[in-house]
Amino acid sequence: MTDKKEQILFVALELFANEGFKGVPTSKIAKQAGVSEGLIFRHFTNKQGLLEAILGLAVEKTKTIFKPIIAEMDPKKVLEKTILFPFSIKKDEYHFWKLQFKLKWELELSGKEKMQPLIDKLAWAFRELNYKNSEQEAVMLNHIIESVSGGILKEGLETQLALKDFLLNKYDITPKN
Amino acid sequence: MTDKKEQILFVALELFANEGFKGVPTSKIAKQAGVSEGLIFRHFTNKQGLLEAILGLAVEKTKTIFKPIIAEMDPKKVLEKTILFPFSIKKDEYHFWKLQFKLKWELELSGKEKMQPLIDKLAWAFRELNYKNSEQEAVMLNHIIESVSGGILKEGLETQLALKDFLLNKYDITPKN
DNA sequence: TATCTTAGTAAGTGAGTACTCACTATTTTG
DNA sequence: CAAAATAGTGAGTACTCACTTACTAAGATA
Repeated sequence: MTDKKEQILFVALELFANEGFKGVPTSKIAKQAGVSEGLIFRHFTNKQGLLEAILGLAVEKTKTIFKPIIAEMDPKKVLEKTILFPFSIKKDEYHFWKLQFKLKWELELSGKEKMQPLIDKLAWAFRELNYKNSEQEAVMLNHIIESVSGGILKEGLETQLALKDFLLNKYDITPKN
Repeated sequence: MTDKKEQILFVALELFANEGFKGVPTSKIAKQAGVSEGLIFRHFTNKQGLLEAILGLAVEKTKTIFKPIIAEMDPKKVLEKTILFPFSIKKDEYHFWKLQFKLKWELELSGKEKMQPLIDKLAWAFRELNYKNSEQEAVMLNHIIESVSGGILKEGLETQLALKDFLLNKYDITPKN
């Protein structure tokens, strides 16, 4: 992976995340990446190819981000980490997540498969904790996390912060246990 | 409001909802509405103006749709109607809601204000029912409803149907009470 | 070192796009 | 009914955009 190719991916991720796929011309990506426009097409064939290259990296990235939750063996900790997740999105993951949400609506990509391992783990945790309907509990918590994440990405962390302690409390999680 | 003007609004709503604002050329709207392209600009000045005309109608439409919930005076019924809402989106409201969700991400419109009356009503209902933190309960349920609605609009009613009874049960609502 | 492949550029190109303009048809109104 | 306003058309126009092409520069390899 050459420097310029990497720079194209980096800039395209940021621009797509902020202005959408259709909203960003390849000329703008090229200019901001300090690269000739033609180079984008040499490396990625077409604009769609550039997006797919970014999305290809995204699959691995999602796995990495969720690994600490999936690997967790204490069911309460699974819930805690899941609830805390939206409130701890790092600066460098920010564009990444925003792009996922944007594309879900712009190009109607489900992105469901990417969340399935998390839902399965949550279902396991609820089962361990003797919740009645562990499967639906997992789906519901996932809905909450998704909507809260969306709120944070669109309107900022502050707007959702009040929910953090409420949710931890709701799921009976005592911080520092 | 002339027939052709109405037809433009009708077609534009459908196309914007399915393909996004930037994804639909005015030429396509005109053709599908059986109208000359120039007429769009006579009536709405520019493409953005067409969108704003649609969004203007949307404010009223949202009020109408939520009126039965806002007017409800039995707190349990408020919860029931809110939970049932995503599962009872009508065919003719379908494009309308899809556009709201799409634009939230494509043009970063918050659409938050439109939901505030519902959240306030939910907070009232939870207070009446002696929930500890009625305000946050309302915000959380709103998150669930929003994410479930999104799921239905993107992936179909069936994919979310299992949650319906689960949620009714969760909030202690016995159907036909 | 000569050759082959890959990285990179600058200047197109043609299709599409939002919008305009000059004009005609249809209503509205004094 | 005359005139003024409004509805509607269809052929432009200026510009943007994804993509191409013809070319040079730089590494890798035999």
